[in-house]
Amino acid sequence: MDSNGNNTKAVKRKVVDNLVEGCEFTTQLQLLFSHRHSNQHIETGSLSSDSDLANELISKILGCFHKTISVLDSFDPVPDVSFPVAVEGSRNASCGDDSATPASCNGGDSGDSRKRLGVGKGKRGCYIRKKRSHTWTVQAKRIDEDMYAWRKYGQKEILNTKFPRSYFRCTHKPTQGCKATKQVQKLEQTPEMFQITYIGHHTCNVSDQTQVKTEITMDSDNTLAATTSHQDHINVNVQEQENDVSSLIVDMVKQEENINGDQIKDSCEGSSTDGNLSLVWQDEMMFDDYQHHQDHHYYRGETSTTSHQFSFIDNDQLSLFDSYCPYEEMYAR
DNA sequence: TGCATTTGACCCGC
DNA sequence: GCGGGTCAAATGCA
Repeated sequence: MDSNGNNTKAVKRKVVDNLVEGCEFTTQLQLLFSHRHSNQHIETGSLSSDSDLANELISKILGCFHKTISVLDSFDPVPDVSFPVAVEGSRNASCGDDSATPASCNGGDSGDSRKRLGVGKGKRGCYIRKKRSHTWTVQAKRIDEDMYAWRKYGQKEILNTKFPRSYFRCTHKPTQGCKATKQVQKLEQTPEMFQITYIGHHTCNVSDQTQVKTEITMDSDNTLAATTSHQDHINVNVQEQENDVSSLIVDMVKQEENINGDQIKDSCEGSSTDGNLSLVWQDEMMFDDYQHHQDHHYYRGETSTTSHQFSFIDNDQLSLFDSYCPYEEMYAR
């Protein structure tokens, strides 16, 4: 590729990085704001119009971020070779869920692993583990602080830790291909606190999230149990959280590993070079978004537009924009 | 009966 | 080879 092309890519990458960073900061702001919002709701019994307006503005800002990122991605959706997984840009190229899976793993996972076809008993665990995409960690007294619906898919004893780690994925993975997962583990020093590691972004339409919410509790044996509850219960949760919300420590995101290659280093340097603890998105974002397009496209069954990028970009934009307006719905009722 | 959770098995990355 | 992450059959629950 010529130098102009490389420059363009580098510039685009930095733009996307900055947008993603801004997006995430706004999301964090929305999260924090929503907690105060809910507290206010409880204390006053009503919502101020200022709060509604501010929340709406946050949602609009997020929508702008996502739309811009999507448009940028649409011009060059094929990721760089530095990305660790298959880059065919087609779900057909992989059969894993979050990850590409070798051709030997047949079945073309459409989301719910239980529905996977052609994977025999001996094929359990047939997947290529994706290197961690953008992750961030929070510590909280409750693990259902976020508004998303999660489904537990595993639990594991971790070496040198007192409490097991629980694995959750988005409830909408089977239907919308949402790749978001989170890991929850009790802190040894402060067992009343949880360390929650979020991995990946939600690509599902969060309007559904307002209808269903996963309430997660700790069993007597220190294992995490999750039950699905509905809107009526959310207010109860909010009340329960009244004293806990302030405990939400947005640890501000320790991006861990995953600095693969110079390009990613470059983007990281571009997005957070100062000493402040801040978000450091990994460069897989662009690839993930591209996969998201594919996922949306695939799961929506819109086979007639397979070769038209803008078709699913439109879908994604719509989805992303909608997905970041959960709180008005949740609390304005 | 359908959906969510549990839990042992399996596989990958380090 | 080990530890961690995911799968998927078994099980539980509404």
